[in-house]
Amino acid sequence: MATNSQQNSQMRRQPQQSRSQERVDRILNVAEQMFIETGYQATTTRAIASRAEISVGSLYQFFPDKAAILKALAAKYVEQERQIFTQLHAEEAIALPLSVYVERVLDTYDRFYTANPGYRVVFEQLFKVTPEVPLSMYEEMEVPLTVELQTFLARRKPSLDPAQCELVATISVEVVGTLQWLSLHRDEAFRAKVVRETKKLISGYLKLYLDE
Amino acid sequence: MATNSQQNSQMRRQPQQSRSQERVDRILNVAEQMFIETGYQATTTRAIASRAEISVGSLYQFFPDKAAILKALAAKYVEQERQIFTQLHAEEAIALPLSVYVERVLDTYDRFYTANPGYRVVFEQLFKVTPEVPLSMYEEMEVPLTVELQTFLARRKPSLDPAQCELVATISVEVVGTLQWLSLHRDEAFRAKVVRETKKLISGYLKLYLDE
Amino acid sequence: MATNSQQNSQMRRQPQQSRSQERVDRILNVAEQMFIETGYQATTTRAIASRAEISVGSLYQFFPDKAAILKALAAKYVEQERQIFTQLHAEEAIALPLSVYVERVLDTYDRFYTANPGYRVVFEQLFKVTPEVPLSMYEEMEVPLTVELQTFLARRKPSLDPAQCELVATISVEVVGTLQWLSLHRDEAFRAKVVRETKKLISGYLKLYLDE
Amino acid sequence: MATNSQQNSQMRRQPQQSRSQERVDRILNVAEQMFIETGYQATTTRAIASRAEISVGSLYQFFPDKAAILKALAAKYVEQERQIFTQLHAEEAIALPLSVYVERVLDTYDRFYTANPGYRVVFEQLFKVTPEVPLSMYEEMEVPLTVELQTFLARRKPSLDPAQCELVATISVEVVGTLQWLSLHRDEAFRAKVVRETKKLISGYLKLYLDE
DNA sequence: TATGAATGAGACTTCATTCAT
DNA sequence: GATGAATGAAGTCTCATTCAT
Repeated sequence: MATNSQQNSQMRRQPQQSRSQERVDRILNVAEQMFIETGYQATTTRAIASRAEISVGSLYQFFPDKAAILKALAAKYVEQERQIFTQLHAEEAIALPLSVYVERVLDTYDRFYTANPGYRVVFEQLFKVTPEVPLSMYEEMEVPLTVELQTFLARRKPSLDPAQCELVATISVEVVGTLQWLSLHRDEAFRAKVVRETKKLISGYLKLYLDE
Repeated sequence: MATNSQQNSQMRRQPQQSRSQERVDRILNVAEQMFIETGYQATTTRAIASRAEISVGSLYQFFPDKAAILKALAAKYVEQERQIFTQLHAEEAIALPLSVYVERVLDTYDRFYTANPGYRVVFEQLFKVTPEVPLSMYEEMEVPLTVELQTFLARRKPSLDPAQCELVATISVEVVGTLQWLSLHRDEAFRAKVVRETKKLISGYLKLYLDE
Repeated sequence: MATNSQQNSQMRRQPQQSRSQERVDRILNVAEQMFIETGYQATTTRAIASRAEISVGSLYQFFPDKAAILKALAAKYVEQERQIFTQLHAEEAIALPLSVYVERVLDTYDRFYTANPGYRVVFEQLFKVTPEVPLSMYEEMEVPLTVELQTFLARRKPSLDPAQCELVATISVEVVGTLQWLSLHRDEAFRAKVVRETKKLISGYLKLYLDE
Repeated sequence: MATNSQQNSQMRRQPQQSRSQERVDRILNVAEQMFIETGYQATTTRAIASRAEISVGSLYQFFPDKAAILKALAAKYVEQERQIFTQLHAEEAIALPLSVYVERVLDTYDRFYTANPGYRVVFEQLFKVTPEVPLSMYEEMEVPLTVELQTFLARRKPSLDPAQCELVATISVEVVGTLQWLSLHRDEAFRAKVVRETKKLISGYLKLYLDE
């Protein structure tokens, strides 16, 4: 669950030794967990440090401030998303039966979300905490799945209004995200069931636009 | 938008005079708005009081602490939900065509959400702020729409596994809630489009369980 | 030693009741004292509050941050200086014998400095703490005495190079300030002696430019 | 600008190798510069180390704590002062015309100050940082020039009250120091002008006690 | 009853200093 | 000996809450 390729400009010091890398990972994991459990604001830097079994000072050696942890997590997610979703953009997707396509997309998404459970909280906060630069980041985040779907729809049914494609894609992505989130704190069995339902839900929805 | 029937035990003093009632309403409305805009934590009691044009002291005369405002809002939502959804439980619903039923439910829901835009933020926070008592409240909240749907499904197709009914209802409610939230900050036109899509989405989903 | 006419924009809230005014004065007096004793940086806001027998919170109710106390003191000095030095600008000064003039100026200055012992430390720090706006304030501060002297010299001996007048005035003011500072922590007797010497020193110096 | 004869007890380890000596010198020079620029408190040990191109650890190998750097600088100044001012104590000084004597003293002082620009900041801080031991050091510092002057006065005019001699000497030294400091951040031309004025100022002052 | 000044616990962050490598 | 990551006490400031007026 740790990230090796932190080319992360949010960080004060690039950890080069494995011990530091491990610390950074521990901070990020702990923070992710606590942000999910308690929310960003309610999670104190002290608490993060202590749960990561380091001192506050050490935390601040890697991250200039609390928000930087958020940004680092976001960056990690962007990176992960890129990696995980890359495979989906194969040309042949357009030829797949809808249900297979949806199956594939949602399994990918499930994998991504399982590996990055903080995704939602982090981006929700990022939005509030930084009105500044990371627009690019939001775009990067929103893009992958939404665009993937949008493109898929447009190709499968070129007659569809692009605006409509966008709406459908947006809604689908939002729904998928929520349902993943819904099952975040629940057991594996429930999660599996939700994923199955999500597939049905989305398949059914997209069929409305593609099959007739 | 104000509530008359505050039988709310969260409040320090039952406002009996209209001036107090009006103040409480103003506090709740202001708080709801600010919680949506800035989030619960970032909204200070001082800011609420000042925007409600009263003093902090007065605010604390009605609410023992900040969380009580949250709880009062939640209670207001529960109450509103009960009122708004009551009409749905008419017996004849079972006889309606699915699409008409969904249409009716979602319009109701839309009305509810429009009138209580803070619903989501409030319950999200309530969950964090009070691990204590309000389980009952969550249940009360979840109940109306979820149970409505669950009951509807069970009646329309008695052969369905009750657990499955619950899952489908839960997912539907979650999805509807999210999509309402998605359109909260957008313009009327977008909101209408989202509602329309939501109807299609849910109709399609429920059909999977009812039509065959 | 307290100031009544705080029209001070550094302050968060204009104290209107006498109790508040008294608090502000106490803060300023305590801070002035501690800045002199320990320096600005080493003086903590907590320490100021505690010595002023109020809570930190109260301190921050009047001053947005630590630097604001510095600025408020500076503003107080500017105001005091203006008041105290006004009388010096009488036209007839030019006609006075040099020694009488110097006597008068230095007595005034002594009075000012005795009433505002923090003058030096405060402006020294202000310079570092705020590269921002208060240039006007510096000018206001430096002006009174320096300009007074400069004008005096130019009038008494119009043949003097203005640049030279400025230099002489600057040096004189600097010297006077330092010697006041030198005697700040010493007893009354020493202070009186220093003042007497300062008069001789400055008289002698100015005579070099005026008597021939 | 480096000191060779550090017999300085403030230092943890007597650097015997030239490399260490060079490091210590670099630290002191860098620290002096930064203390002047930013002040003692605002200058971090880390910053000193990094600007001296060594590690913090190394810095702490030579100096037990931050204050020790201050003390070492002070010691360096004492040493320098002793060296530079030694020549002034030649017997014949008493026979010189006052103006020549002042000229000589102030040129010496100018040289000293130019070589040790941190003198003022350092001793100002030393005063605050260590209420403990270094009284001796203050005395040592004050001694050279003050005593020189005091002795000179007493010899030239034995009838003068010794206390008065001391006062005059103290004031003169203070004034000279301040004016040097005043010109520290200014250009060469200004500095020269200030030195010239200082000579006039001091000559005039001393004449009051010697010429009649 | 209404007000808002006062309180102080606690949040974020820095930096002198140590110590394992 | 040299390095710089790690530590944590301490500083500044905020904000929920109380209470005198």
